This record gives sequence, C-alpha cells and structure tokens, in this order.
Amino acid sequence: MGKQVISTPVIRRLPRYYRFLGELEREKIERISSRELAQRMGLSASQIRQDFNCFGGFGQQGYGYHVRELREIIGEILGVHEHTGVILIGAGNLGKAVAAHLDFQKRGCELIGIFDDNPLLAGTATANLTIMPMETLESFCRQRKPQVAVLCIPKDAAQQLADKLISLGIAGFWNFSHFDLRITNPDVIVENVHLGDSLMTLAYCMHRRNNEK
Amino acid sequence: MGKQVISTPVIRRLPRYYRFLGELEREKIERISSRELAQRMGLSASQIRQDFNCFGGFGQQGYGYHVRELREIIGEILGVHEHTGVILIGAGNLGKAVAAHLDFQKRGCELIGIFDDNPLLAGTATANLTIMPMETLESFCRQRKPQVAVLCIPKDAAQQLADKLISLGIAGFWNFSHFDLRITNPDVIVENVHLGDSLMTLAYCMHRRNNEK
DNA sequence: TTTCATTTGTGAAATAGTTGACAAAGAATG
DNA sequence: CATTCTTTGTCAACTATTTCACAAATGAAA
Repeated sequence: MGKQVISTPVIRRLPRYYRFLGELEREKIERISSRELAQRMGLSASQIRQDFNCFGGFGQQGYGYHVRELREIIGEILGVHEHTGVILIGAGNLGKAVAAHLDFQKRGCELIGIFDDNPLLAGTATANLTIMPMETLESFCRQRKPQVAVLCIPKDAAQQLADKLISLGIAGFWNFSHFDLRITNPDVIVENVHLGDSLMTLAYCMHRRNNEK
Repeated sequence: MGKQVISTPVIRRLPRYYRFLGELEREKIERISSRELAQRMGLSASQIRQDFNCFGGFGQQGYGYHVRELREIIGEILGVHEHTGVILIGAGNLGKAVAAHLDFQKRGCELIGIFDDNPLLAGTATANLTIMPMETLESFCRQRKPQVAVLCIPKDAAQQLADKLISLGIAGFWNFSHFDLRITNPDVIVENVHLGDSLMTLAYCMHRRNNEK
C-alpha cells in the first residue's frame, strides 16, 4: 500500500471536512457516521468513506468516526500546525480585508509582512502588522524568507511582480488579481481566486434559471 | 440538436474564456485557433473545441475563431448584458472591497443596495451607494426586488439572514461567510467563496511540496 | 484552378471521479 | 455468550469529463 497520489477533488474537499468537523466539535458531538456527515454536508456517504480512505481508514466499523480524532488527522494532513511564512502585497480594501478577516495561523500559515507602493499607507497598521513600502520588499524576503505571497494588486502589475517574487524565493501565490499568472516553473504553486469569474458564474446560473421557468 | 445540459466544468470555464478573449481583443488580435488559445490558457485544444461546441460551433475550419465575435457570443451566453439586481449585506472591509473592486455591470449584475447593521456606517458611501441600515432591508426588497444577495457577514448571522432574504424574494447568494448555507429550495442558487478553504488548499500544497523534495 | 496546409466539429476511446454493493468488524442487546 | 444491528473499507459498476483521431471545410499558395 504505497503512497497513492491524492486527486484534486479530494484535496479541495478536505478543508470543508475540517470545517464541518470543527462545527460538530463545537456542538459537543463525539462520534459521527459517514451517513450522518454526508447528510449534513450534502455529499454521499460512500464518497466520504472513499475520501477518508485515501489517507488510510480511521473509522471504526459499527461505530463511525470519532469527531475530534478525525479532525485532528485531517488537520495534520492539511498541515494546520505548520508555519509557512506569508507576505501580502497590496493593502487596498481587498488586501486589508484578507489580512484582517482570515486567521492565517489556524491554517498553517503566518502572515509576516504587508507591502504597498502607496507611500501614504506605509506605517499604518493592519492585522497587527505595519504596512511596509515596496522598496523594502527585497531585503525583507532575503531576511525572513517567506514562501507564499498574497497578491492583492491590479492585474497590470501582477505578472512582473510575480516574476520578481519568484526570484526572491517565493514558491506559492494566492492570487487575487484579475489575471492568470504565467508561471513556467512547475514547482511554484498558484491558487487563483477569481472573484469576477465566480460572480459571472452565479450571474449565468440566475440568468439561465430565469429563462428556463 | 435539442438543448443539451451544459456541465458545470464547462460553465466554470466560460468566464475564463471571456477574460482571455478580452485580453486578445486589447492586444488587437482578430483571430485565434484553438491550439493557440489552448497554449495561452494552459488547456488542451480539443477541450476548447469541445467546450465551444456545447453552444453550437462558432469557429471556422481552416481559420479558427474570430476573437471579437467569439467573445460577444460567450458574453451573451453568460448574460453580461443582463441587469440582475444585487444587494450586498455587510459593509466591513470585505464587503467594501467586493463592492468597490468588482465591476458588477460588466458581469450582468447591478449593485443596487448595501446594508450594514452597524449604525455608524449607515449613511457613508461605497461604490456610489449609500450604506443603509438593516431595518430598511425589508422595505427595500419589496420595492426594488433584488434577485441576488452578497453575504459579507460573520458566519453566525448567515443562516438566519439567508432564510429571511429568501422569504423576501432573493433567489441567489454569493456567500463569503465562512459557513455553508443550508438551503432547501432547489431553485435558490448559492455560489460559495470560501477564502479560508482556498488558503488551506494552498497551504496543503506548499506543505506537501516541501515534504516531497 | 489545383494543391497543400490548417483547423474545426465530432464521434469514439481513454481517463477520472462518484456511487453502489457487500463482506467483515465491531457495538449493542438480551 | 450468542444474536442482531450498524457501519466501515473496498472493489466493481457506473457516470462524467477529457483527450484522441480524423473527415470535412476553408484559406493560402502556386
């Protein structure tokens, strides 16, 4: 039973499992069957069993899954106890929202720097961090060696900045710019958040819904 | 050749096609083959042809696709010229960012109201709209009949508010709250944006990458 | 006009992902 | 302790999605 490759759909479901198990824990529920969990999450029971089985069975026949234990294991798989260094570029509304709203620490990351090229912002604080001017980016990266960059910048600036960041050792991007980064290095990981695309998909579904009925 | 059902993966690719075609147009490129477009987008040529063919072939053999025409058609499919009424609830950092950053009009939507229960915010302006107090939500909905609600609120408030909004005629949600809405009505469309899940997926990929090498 | 190169549209094959079914294991009950 | 019920892990069937392959159509060149 060697290390099989985990498929993308499974990986994308893991954070959701983790979230739902957290809720169950808060509700003081100690055990849950795949059937019950499936009902709550709107999945099929066999999919859940199949998913968990990718990492080795951690349920118990006739009993189900132990909520806290299962959550712990999935958290471990997701690496929630890691401390991947993250910097955020662009402290506009969106950048601030991301920095303030999201608990990076609970997700295996540590936000260690925020940068903006607007000199008026430099020095002001967001999420317990002082916004730094772009000129300091290079020396900061050499010193602190962050691995991930969050891009909350206009699309015109994105590609150039991404290239520079890669040369400074960044190996992962969380990209909010309305632009698909062109990264040649296959070791660099890009997670795109195209809010515009998401809205358009919703708009399409509404549109179709209205025309069908 | 009746109306076949379009699969979700295809639909999710449409906004991306639309975006890339827009870029080609800005670059004054008039025609493009599926092969070239595939290369740019990191897809396979046959996938692109297959996708476009869901809506009827609009390419020309030996020539390729006419960029402007193709973009126009995809825009039409996506309904970019519609005016679906949208309200946004929760004018915190994230709500403001979404309201200000995204051009709703270019995506078939019209942002017609922003609401927040913080009385200090009421009256201030974002995205050319005055933030309104939650008390006015009900009468506003009865009058203006928005179809979509953007939820930029804490997860504890989400479910209750969603239920209320459905009773007020909302038929689609763009949900930014860290919570999976439980909607029984199958006619109501939910588009979740779970930023936390997205970050965790990226963190997982970084984590795995580091351990593999 | 004829030939050659290109490129779509499309059905079939291949791959990926989900669901179904059931043996085996353990929990609960009497 | 034996029996019954529950539920997992897992393999197989099924469904969805992507890729392949090629005929037919068109453009470009000679």
